[in-house]
Amino acid sequence: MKSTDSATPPQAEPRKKRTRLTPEVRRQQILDAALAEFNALGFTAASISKIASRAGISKANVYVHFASKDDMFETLLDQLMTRSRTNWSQLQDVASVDELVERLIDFAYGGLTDDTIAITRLLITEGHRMPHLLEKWMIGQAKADRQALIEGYVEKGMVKPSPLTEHFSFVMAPVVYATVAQMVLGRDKAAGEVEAIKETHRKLLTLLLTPTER
Amino acid sequence: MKSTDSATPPQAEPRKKRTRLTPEVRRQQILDAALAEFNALGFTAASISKIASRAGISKANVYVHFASKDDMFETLLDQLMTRSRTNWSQLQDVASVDELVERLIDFAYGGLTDDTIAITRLLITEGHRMPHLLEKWMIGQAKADRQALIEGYVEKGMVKPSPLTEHFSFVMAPVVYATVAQMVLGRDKAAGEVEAIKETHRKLLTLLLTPTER
Amino acid sequence: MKSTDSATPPQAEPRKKRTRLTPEVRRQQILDAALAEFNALGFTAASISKIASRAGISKANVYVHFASKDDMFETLLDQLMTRSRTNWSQLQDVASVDELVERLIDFAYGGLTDDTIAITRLLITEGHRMPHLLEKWMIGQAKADRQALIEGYVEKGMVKPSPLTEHFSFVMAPVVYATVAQMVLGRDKAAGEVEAIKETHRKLLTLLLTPTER
Amino acid sequence: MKSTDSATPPQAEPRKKRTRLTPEVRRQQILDAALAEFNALGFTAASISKIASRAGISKANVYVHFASKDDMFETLLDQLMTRSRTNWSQLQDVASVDELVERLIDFAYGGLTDDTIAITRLLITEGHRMPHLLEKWMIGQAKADRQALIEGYVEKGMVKPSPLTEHFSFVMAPVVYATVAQMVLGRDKAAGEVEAIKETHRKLLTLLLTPTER
DNA sequence: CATGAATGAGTGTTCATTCAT
DNA sequence: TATGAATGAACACTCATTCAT
Repeated sequence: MKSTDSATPPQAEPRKKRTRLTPEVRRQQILDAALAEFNALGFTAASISKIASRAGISKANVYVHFASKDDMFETLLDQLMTRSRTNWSQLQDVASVDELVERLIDFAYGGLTDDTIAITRLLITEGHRMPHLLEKWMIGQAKADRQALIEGYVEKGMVKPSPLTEHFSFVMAPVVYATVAQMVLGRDKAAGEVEAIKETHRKLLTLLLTPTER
Repeated sequence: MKSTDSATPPQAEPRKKRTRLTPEVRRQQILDAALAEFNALGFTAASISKIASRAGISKANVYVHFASKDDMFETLLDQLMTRSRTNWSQLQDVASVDELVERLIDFAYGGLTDDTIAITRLLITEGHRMPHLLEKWMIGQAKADRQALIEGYVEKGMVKPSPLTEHFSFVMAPVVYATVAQMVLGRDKAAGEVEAIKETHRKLLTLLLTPTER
Repeated sequence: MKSTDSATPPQAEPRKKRTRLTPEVRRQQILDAALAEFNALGFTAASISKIASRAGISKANVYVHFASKDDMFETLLDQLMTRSRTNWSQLQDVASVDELVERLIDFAYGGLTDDTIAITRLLITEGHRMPHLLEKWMIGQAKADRQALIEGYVEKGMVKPSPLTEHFSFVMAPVVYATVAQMVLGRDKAAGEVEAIKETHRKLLTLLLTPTER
Repeated sequence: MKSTDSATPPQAEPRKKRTRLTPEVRRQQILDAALAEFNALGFTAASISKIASRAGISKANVYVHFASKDDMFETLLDQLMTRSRTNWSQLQDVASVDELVERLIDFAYGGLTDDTIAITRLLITEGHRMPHLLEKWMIGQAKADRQALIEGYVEKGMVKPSPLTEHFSFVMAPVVYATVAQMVLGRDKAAGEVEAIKETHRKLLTLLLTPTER
């Protein structure tokens, strides 16, 4: 609509350069833009148009890198999930219950970043679009790994057996609660509640996991 | 959710009868259809068109009963929240920790109906549309009431004080976790995990709240 | 720029080619179609759908070139008004009353083209949408210019002073009358009346402007 | 234009009584409301809904009295035209040119009421909907009558023959011009121009019709 | 790789009109 | 006569996607 100056195609427009980037870089630019839009508006309400302009490229170019909106979404979710997969291995070699609890609380609540909130929200709101991703995330190997980890400590006698150690994925429940609070209320309004949850969680874990002195 | 299909009159479709109902009945039919659609697709992706046809009426008729999609949504959410307000008063007069835990677990997990799941999902995905409803639901008087309740029992000596009784809204964390699981995985796939969570929750509550024998 | 095949395509509808034109050309095609529709039906009754199909493009494409129906209308009216601004300067250097009258009548009634009719109709029916355009067209500099012109001739003694020369915009009244007649009755039905008006106008102007012999 | 609001408060609306009126009265109430709406918005943009509520009745009741929107419009226009048919008979028995001009100017410009503006606007904007009405209004018997009237005075020697008397419908041109001005600019903004037109018209008529003294 | 022009399908919403009461 | 509920058809507008360059 604007460029009426048809005389000089290659030059004359300082603003919009046709920059050619490697596919990987462009893809990532698009995914970053997509995360922002999807997170703010949800899958349906987010528009390719805004994602493209947020990424600084044309709408059509999006389709050079992704087959469809769905494809883009799936790629994004997969990437996010991989990236934010909690590093349970940190819990592998701890010497005491106190250290275990400390590390657990730290990384669980430290992981409450905007990105994690974003991915959780997307899983909840749009997860039905890609059931296979859901399964990978919620159930699956990770869960079994965690269970094995804690049972190892129980056998070693470092951790007291309890209903909690028997179904250890329960340990993440308060984190999910905090996540939902933050998701619904917003970071600032939820801050107080999240902090209280975290402290309560820490105390209860210590209480429950510490072997009873005899 | 799909039970609407079987709910439709057994008569075949070719007949287009113009059924005339009272506003209250029609409104409720529309709200029921709207709940199903909003819940399955979210606010934006749900279409008036499908809501109307699910309710068995014309699209235009929707606008006879609601001013807009937003109006419909607000009415729906308000109704759902009023309907599903949990009845904590059941916990008022219990004689023992066991009874307290029993009732708590029963109504908390018994409340995991499709309706509750639906309202929670809508709050999470579309709550930003109506901040005032959010506050009413998440924070507010209800929370203070629960805290007062448990502290009463602690003072009576019926319940052992612990980090949990100090911040009692923590008690709902596993329920939220179960809700999210059910929301994301679907009723059937989540059933096992929900049951495990419920049992673990019951055991841990008993463990934590029962006064230590001396 | 390559010459666009502006002639009507030899083949009719079955072929759906996606013709790609420069924005300027498409915009003008749309405006032409819009003029026809607005003129025939008025702003409200004209539909983007019909404008699009008259222009031979899809409805959506209209919105590639115009932001809204209002935008399209404003652009159209502005263009029409610029295009049809009457050229009063032709009256600047005439030698006699007869020549003045001749030229005045010629261009005033010669200007009764379909375009002029169209713009006048749009101004009347939809002018309230754009008050600023109205003022530009009806009142404003043009009027003062005309008055100055005739007073120059009066001072030179070429034209006899009369109530008409004192309020010279009056001279356009019969043209407006003819315009309205044509607008309401249609070109063909109004032809006779317009011709009669024109001749009467010519005679009366000669009569009124020619200085009295002594 | 908006004066209609204050001009016709049909009834106070505290109680919705189901008042039963004679068909004639109801019809007229509807037509009054319709005039206001059609005049303010044009045929297409005017809605039965608003016409009905302005008339203080239900939408459906409109269809008890009129077959369709078109029917309503036609009835309205017909009525308006009959009502506002200028009373040329007042010019039948005048004794002098001055009296003739005086009466002519008085009733022509005195007829520039809101109603007349309304009908003219509707004829221009929506006249194409009912061509037969147009013919009745613009051409037809009235025109011949006027011509006969002025020729009578010419024969009597009271009025000087001129191009104007030969095509006397020309005499209404300035009035049409004034009407259009008022229509487009609004009553207030056009007031100055209308007054100037009227006075110029009066002077020119006197000038043209008064027999030359010998 | 990149894009602007183009489009089919769909959106929420309005409206003249009909029907059952 | 009068009405509120109901609807088909249309509206302006948007969007994910495609195509020619």
